[in-house]
Amino acid sequence: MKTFREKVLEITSKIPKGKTLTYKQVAIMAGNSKASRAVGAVLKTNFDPKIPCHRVIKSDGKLGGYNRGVENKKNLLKKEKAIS
DNA sequence: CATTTGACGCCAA
DNA sequence: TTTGGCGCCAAAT
Repeated sequence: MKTFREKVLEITSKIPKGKTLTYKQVAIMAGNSKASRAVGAVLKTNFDPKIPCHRVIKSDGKLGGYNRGVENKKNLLKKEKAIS
């Protein structure tokens, strides 16, 4: 049984290019639909560039935040997903 | 070890 | 529809 944060990191790293998941979806895949906050906490503490945390957004369709700069995250999503 | 904070989400008013 | 409050988990202090 991996820890919650390891699952979140793996799930996030499994996100295909041009695709995005919400914190809630990641939380559900991690096993806790209510751990949406924990997902953000894990991604926030994780600085591994192999983890495309920028592909994890809020359920509202908003970006949320990004440890390397929300501007970068927004730019990446606009390039990959062409949002907004 | 206990408490607070935070990249959130859902429900009620 | 918008605002306020509650709940959950992990990391930081």
